[in-house]
Amino acid sequence: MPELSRPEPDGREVPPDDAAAVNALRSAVMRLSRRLKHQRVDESLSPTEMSVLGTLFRCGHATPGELARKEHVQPPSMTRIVAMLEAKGLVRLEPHPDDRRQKVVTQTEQAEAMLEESRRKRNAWLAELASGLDEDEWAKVRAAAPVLEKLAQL
Amino acid sequence: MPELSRPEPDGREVPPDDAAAVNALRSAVMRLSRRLKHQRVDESLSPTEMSVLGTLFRCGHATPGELARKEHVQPPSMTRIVAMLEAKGLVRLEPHPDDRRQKVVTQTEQAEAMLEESRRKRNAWLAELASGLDEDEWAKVRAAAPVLEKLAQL
DNA sequence: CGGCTTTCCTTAGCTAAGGTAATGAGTTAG
DNA sequence: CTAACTCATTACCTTAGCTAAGGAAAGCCG
Repeated sequence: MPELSRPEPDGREVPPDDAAAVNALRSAVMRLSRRLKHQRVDESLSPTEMSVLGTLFRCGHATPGELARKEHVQPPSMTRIVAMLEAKGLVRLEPHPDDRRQKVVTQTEQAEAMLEESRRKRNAWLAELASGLDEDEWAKVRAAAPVLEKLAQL
Repeated sequence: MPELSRPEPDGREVPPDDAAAVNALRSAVMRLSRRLKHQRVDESLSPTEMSVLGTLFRCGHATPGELARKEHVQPPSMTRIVAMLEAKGLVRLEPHPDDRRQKVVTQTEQAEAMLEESRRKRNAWLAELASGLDEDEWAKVRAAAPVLEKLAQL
């Protein structure tokens, strides 16, 4: 814990400020995730499936194993998720060019359209939720969002 | 994200920057929640049970219905959660003074001790995770944590 | 080349943590 | 005083993850 514990080279406790932040963060993440579950754009698409599509959108393509690692899910779970997405026509599975054990997952045009639609609905939801925040609070969230994303995949 | 830059019905404008923030936030929350699930401090306590204890810590006491609303969980689920916590001696159930349908849930001293212990362990875990963040990034997370908590209960 | 070991995806079976529908007791309104 | 509503609960079901075990391809080493 190099950076975080920088002020405590002697193994001192984490500052109380950070402890409060951890508590708040953990609690907020758990509750928000529960609400996001219900706020699914397509009733037939789970949050993790959405997240996979998002990852695919950023990376272009990936193997099931890579996706499992990125989503912090075990390979068998990713197999099922990818199978679901394929059945719904949101994703295409092709053989890996170099390694016949692996497969390559790519999103379809349909998936892209769906992502766009989803983005719209999410923003509507968020806008309503965020109406309870003042400009300053929202600025803090905006600043932290990319960092949280980084944190999630560390 | 064309929809985003258009003025909202009430005249407020959502900058395109927010679209990226929403995406990052949603994705990060889902992934973090998954990891938090596995990183439970006490093996015998689910994340939601932890969250309920946290709420109880802040509010002092509450009825099962109130807790269900705060945690965004259905009443039957909260019944089960509270029963678990009671079985583990972390919570006490008493009859409501005015309304004999309701019950009042309060945390025991044992719960308080456990929260303290849990806080310590969580900090260790977080510190390790946060070793990938620089001081500036961590400051952003710390600033946003309370806001996220507010957001989660709006 | 021929045989281990490892890696990747998959199948099968399990569990945990939530949800819905229906019940029963207590309260409030008409 | 009955009718309607609310709170907690019970019973049952669904979902989304897991582990364990497998089969096929690739890599290694004699």
